[in-house]
Amino acid sequence: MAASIKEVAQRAGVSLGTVSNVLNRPDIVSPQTRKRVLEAIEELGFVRNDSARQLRAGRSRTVAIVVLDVSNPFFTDVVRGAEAVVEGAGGMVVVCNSGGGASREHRHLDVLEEQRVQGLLVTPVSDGRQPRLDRMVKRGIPVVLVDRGAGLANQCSVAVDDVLGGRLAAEHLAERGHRRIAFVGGPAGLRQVADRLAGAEAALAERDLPAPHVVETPVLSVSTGRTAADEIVTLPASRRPTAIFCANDLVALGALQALTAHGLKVPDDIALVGYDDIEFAAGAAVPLSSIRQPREQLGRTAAQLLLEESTDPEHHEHRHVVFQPELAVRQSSEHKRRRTR
Amino acid sequence: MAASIKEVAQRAGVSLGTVSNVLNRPDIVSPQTRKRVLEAIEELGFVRNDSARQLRAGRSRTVAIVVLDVSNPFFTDVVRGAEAVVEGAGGMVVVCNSGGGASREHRHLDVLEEQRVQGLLVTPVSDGRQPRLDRMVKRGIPVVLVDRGAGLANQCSVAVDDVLGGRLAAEHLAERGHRRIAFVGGPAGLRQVADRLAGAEAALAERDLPAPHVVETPVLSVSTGRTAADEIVTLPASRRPTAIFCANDLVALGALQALTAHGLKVPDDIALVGYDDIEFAAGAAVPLSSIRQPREQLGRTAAQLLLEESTDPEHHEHRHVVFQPELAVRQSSEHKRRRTR
DNA sequence: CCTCGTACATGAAACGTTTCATGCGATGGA
DNA sequence: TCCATCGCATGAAACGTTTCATGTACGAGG
Repeated sequence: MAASIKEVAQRAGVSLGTVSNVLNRPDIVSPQTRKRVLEAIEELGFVRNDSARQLRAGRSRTVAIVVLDVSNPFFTDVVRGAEAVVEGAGGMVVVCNSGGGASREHRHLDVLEEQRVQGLLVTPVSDGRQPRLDRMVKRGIPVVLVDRGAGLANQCSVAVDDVLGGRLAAEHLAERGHRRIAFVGGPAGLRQVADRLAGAEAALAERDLPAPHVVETPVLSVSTGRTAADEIVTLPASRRPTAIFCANDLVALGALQALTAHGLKVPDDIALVGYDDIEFAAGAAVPLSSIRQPREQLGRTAAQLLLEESTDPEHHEHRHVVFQPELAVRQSSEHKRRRTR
Repeated sequence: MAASIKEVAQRAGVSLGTVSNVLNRPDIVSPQTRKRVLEAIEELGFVRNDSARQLRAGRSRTVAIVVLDVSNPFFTDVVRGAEAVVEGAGGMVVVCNSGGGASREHRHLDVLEEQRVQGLLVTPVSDGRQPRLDRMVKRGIPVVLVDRGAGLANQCSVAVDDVLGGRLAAEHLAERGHRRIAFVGGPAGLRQVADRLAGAEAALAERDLPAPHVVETPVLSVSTGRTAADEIVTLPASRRPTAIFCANDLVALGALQALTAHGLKVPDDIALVGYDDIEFAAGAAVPLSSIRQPREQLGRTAAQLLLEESTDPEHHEHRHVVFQPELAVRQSSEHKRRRTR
C-alpha cells in the first residue's frame, strides 16, 4: 500500500541508494537522475517512513513537552514559546498532557522514551528524584525541567521564582492593611504551590502578621477555586479572611465567582490576588491582581537550552535559569480606603 | 548506549525471539525463563525501541490531533475529550498546533504522515478539498474532521451546527430589540466564522432587519477582538451598532475590554454575545452571553469514530455527527428595558 | 518400545531507511 | 598511452523489532 524507496528506485530505474541520495543529498546526484527519481516519487505518492529513518538514525527530530494541564492558559503559552523556537530550528513539538496525574505522566514518559524523542520539556507532577527522568538523561535524551527550580546537576531547568512571587503577593496584601489572609491552592505536594505559600508565609512572618489560613485544593482549577471559596464564606465573619491569595488564576477566578455568588464584594469584603496573570485575569468580572510570569519566554528559553544540549552534548553545561515574577495590581486588590491606621 | 533486545537475550542466556515473546506474549514462555529475561531487562534498563517495532508493524499507536489554536480553551477541551477516549483504549494522543497557519498545518501533516500515525483528528485551516488529507485517507490512515461539517464521503466528521449557532445569537439579539448588529470575526475563509455569520444573516433577513455590519479580524483572539471594538467605537453614535455578535469568546472578551476602556457600558450601550461558552465567559467583567458547544463531547465522539474506523476499517461506515449548540444568556446581552415598542 | 502431542525455545527473514566502501566510465595531465 | 582524478551510481550492511516455521525434549498412551 505505502510505496517504499525500493519501488521508487525500480520505477525510476536506479538503485535504492540513489533514491536515498536524492532525498538526503540531492546535490551529489546528477540532475537528470534526480529528475527521474523525483518524478517517480511524485507518481507513486511516496512518503518517507519515519520509523525506518529513525531506526537507522537512532533518534527522532521531535521534541515533546509534557504539561500539567493543557487547559490552563499558562501552559499553552509556554507551549507556544517552545514551539516558536523548535519550529524555527526545523523541529516539531508534540504536546502531552499529564493532567497532574502521576500515572498519566508515567505513561507518557514511557511512550516518549520508547519513541526516542530528541528531547523533553517537562513540568513533572511530583518533585524530588525522578528515576524515570534520570534514566532518560542517562540514555542521552536531554531533559529540561520547566517551571521547576529543581537545580539538579544532570539537567537544565527554567523556572520563575515562586517564593518571590508568593512574597510579592503577600507583601502587597499586607501593605493594603490585610491581616487575615487565606491561601488557596493545592495539592500541597506541588512545588509551585508549596513555594508560593512559603514566600507568602515568610513575608507575613517578617511583618509579624499571622500565618495564612491555608485551604488546600486537590487540583488547581476554576471549580476547585469555587469550592474553596464556598468553604471560606462559611467562616464566621470575625474569623473570615479579608484577603485571599490563590495559587493560580484559575483558582482565583473560581473563587471570585463563588464570592460574588455569595454576595460578597471583591475587593471590599474580600480582596483577591491570583497567580500567572493569564490573559483572562485582566478581563475578569473584577479585574484580577496577579503575579505575572514570562510564560512564552519560559517556553522559549527551555526550548533553547534543550536544542543547545541536543546539538552539542559535549560542550553543553547544564544551566538553571530563574526568571523574576512581577506583581500586576488590578481592581481585585485595590481598596478604596486603607484598613489600618 | 541503549540496550537492545539482543543484549537482553545474551544476558539472560536465551534467544532473541524469546525475549520478544516475553515482551509480547508472556504466557507462552515458561515462568523461569520469563523471570530470567525480566531480570535482564531490569538490569540493563532496556526500553523497547518503538521505531523498530513500528517499522515491523507498519503503523503506530498514537493518535494525533491538530488544532487551530492551542491557546483557545475551546480546543483544549476538545483535546481532553479525545484524550479520555484514546487513553481509555490504551492509545496515546499527541497535540499539534497549526495556529491557524496553512504552512504550519502542512508541516505537521507531513511529519505525521511520515510517522504513520494511527489516525488523525484535525480541524483544518482551510476548507474545501484537502489533497493532503485525501492522500492520508487513501493510505489507510483514518482522518476525522473536527468542528467541520464538510460531509465528505471518505472521512468521518464531528461538528456543531454553526449556522444554527449564528442564528440563535442573532435571534436573541433581535428579540432584545437590537436592529443595528455587528459581527466581529475572521478570517472570513474560516468555515466556523462564515457559518456563524451566515446563520446570523439569515435570522436577521427573516425578520427584515438590516444585515450585520461585518468587521473582519485576521484571527480569532482577544487582541483582535480589542482592535475590532476600537474600530467600532469610532463610528458615529447614530451608525454605531447596539449589539455585537463575536465569532468566538476570545474575540468577545477582547471586545468587552476595549468597549469598557472607551467608557461604553455593556450591555446598556452595546450588548455582546460570544461563541463557545468557554469557562472564562461566565466569569468575565460582564458575564458573557454565548453559544455553548459540547466541547469535550466533540472530542470524545471524534476519537470514538476514529478508533472505530481504525480497528475495523472493513465494516466502518463514515458518519457525520452534528451537535446542536445552545444559547447561554448572561448579563452581557440582558437589557434592562426593551428597545422597541 | 514406539509414537504422538505438548510445551517450549530457536534462528532466520522481513520491515524501510541511511551510509559507506566500492565500482566504473570519462576527463585531463604528463 | 597511461595514470590519477573526478563525478556519479551501486549494493550490501546495519539499525531493533516481530513473526513464523522449525527444532528439541519430555511425558503419556498404545
